[in-house]
Amino acid sequence: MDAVDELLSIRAAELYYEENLTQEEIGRHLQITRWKVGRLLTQAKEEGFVRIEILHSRARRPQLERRLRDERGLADAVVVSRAGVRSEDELQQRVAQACADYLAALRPSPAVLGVSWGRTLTDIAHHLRDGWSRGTDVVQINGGVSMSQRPGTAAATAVSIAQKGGGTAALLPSPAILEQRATKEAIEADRVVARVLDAARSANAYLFSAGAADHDSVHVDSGYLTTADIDRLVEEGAVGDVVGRYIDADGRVVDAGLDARTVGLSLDDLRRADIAIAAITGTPKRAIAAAVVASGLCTVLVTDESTAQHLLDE
Amino acid sequence: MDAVDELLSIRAAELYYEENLTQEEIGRHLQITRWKVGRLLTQAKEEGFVRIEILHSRARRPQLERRLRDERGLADAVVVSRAGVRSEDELQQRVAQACADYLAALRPSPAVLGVSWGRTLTDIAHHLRDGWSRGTDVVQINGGVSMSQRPGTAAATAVSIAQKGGGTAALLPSPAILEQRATKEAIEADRVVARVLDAARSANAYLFSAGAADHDSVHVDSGYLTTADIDRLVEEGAVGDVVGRYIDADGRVVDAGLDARTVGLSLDDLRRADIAIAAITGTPKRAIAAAVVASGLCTVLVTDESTAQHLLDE
DNA sequence: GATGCGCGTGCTCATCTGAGCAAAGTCTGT
DNA sequence: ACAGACTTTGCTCAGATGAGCACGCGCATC
Repeated sequence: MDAVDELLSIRAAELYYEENLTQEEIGRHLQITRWKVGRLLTQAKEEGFVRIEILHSRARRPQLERRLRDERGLADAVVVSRAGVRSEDELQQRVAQACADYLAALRPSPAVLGVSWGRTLTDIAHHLRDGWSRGTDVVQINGGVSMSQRPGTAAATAVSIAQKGGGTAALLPSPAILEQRATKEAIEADRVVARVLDAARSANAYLFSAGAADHDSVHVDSGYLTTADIDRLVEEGAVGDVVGRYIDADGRVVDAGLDARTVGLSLDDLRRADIAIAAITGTPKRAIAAAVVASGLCTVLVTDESTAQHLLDE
Repeated sequence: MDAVDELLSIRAAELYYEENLTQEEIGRHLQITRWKVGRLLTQAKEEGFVRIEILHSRARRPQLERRLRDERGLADAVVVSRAGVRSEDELQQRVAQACADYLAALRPSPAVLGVSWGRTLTDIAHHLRDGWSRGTDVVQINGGVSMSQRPGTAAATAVSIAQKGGGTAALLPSPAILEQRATKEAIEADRVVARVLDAARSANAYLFSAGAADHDSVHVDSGYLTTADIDRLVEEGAVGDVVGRYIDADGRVVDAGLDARTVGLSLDDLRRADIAIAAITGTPKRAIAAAVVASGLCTVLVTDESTAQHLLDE
């Protein structure tokens, strides 16, 4: 496109999109035929001079969603738009809202839903509307008698999702990670725990997030791991955790010993699921998001457009 | 619009603008008729959910231009878009470019063009292309034997505009402001100076910028005024200067004594002009821009969209 | 319970728009 | 200078779209 046409295409785009003239009117205005106007508008779009954004907290990016499905083998993807987002927190809320919307729109609604816990899950529970399902029982899928500053959030999350969905909540009364493998095996052998785990394994769908392998991890906050533990895991290739299990970029468990002390569903349990919804957003979680998607840990990914773009660039 | 329609309108807008589906395809997708889709899209636009921006250094805002013409009585207005602008300097360059474009597109090209000098004028001269006119003589309209760090820029600006326009430049060999009124009158009586001023008064068009009344003023830089002078002028209501003459918000000369020591066309000379093009941009110049427009000092304003918006908000 | 009003819906029709095509124009190398 | 390749232009035509209209439903009022 030469310089004259470039300028003309800008003028045409202004008159078309801002002044709402028809192509014929623009042609009269710029002394060109309406066909030329049409071509100039096409060029302006192709050259990227025209940017169209949907400004709304529920706006999504269907293009990226389709590419994630097609190029990354996901059954479904939800990518929320960044347009107009002012803070990282606002983006997290958008992702949580989108995930809640997705869950509420699932048909059929899962009779049993397995959930993890954490900041993201709490947000999702918060954004679910009352009556989002007519009877969905919720089961925790990983240990979470929390030792963090805000005790009970893990339980509150599961209970809230269940209550709003007209179902019951089955909590996993166990720490996330135990100090001895034997203790972990003993706990899993406990009748109550074993029953919850069985229920978790038979859930119709799973909903979980993932954590980055850094010092801000909820496992450090909760006292299950030290920052030194994290450093060691990172050294061994860990990029983050899913349901408390640290994996590398290929989705493999990094530390088998640690994994054996972690209570809850195994990663392969998740991989066998028909519906496994992962909600992951934020720059620090890019690596773990990539690992989750690449290793088939989820069938559905809910994320933001930056993260999605990053996954597709790899 | 209820909540359901709001969400639907967002989905429809995504499919329409991002996925390029027809309204009928969208209807099939969302289980609604194509007429409903059309209405949802109209609503999405009305509610401001759809933002269309033209991203180009030469993009303008015809809406604001029209409003400036209609509501502020300008003969013409050029408002450059801020979309995609990263720095204040980039915006100034855009305005200068737009002003150069406007000048080059003037028909008939002015046989004699009166110009002021300063940062903005230098930029405009730089952006003019060789051969922008077939024979436009340039005359300086205010004093400008510069005492600033970069001597000769005032002259260089006029000469450059003339050379590129295939004409000659007539420089005003005088300081901008003199210390004694008598000296100013003596200089204006000088045969050379008087001839240039006569030529300036008979110019077919004028091109000038304006300065804010603050310590960064080019008059302070050049040594014609002290910061104390500026403070006093501001106290007396000055909002900025045009061709060296400080005016208040109503366009009245603030200090008659100072004005009488200032060499060049009077403000009323400018107000009588058929074509007076003012290029004014930047937050500090909002007040002077408003004064220039309100008091009829220019017939054509070239500015940026923030400044234009501000003028219209008053 | 009947009546009237307002709103949303689906339709007709005129207009707008993009794809495809042939003719005209432009550039290049010999 | 000219043939051939390529690009640009104006057109036909079918599909997409928006304005206007009539219908029917829900709601308030009498």
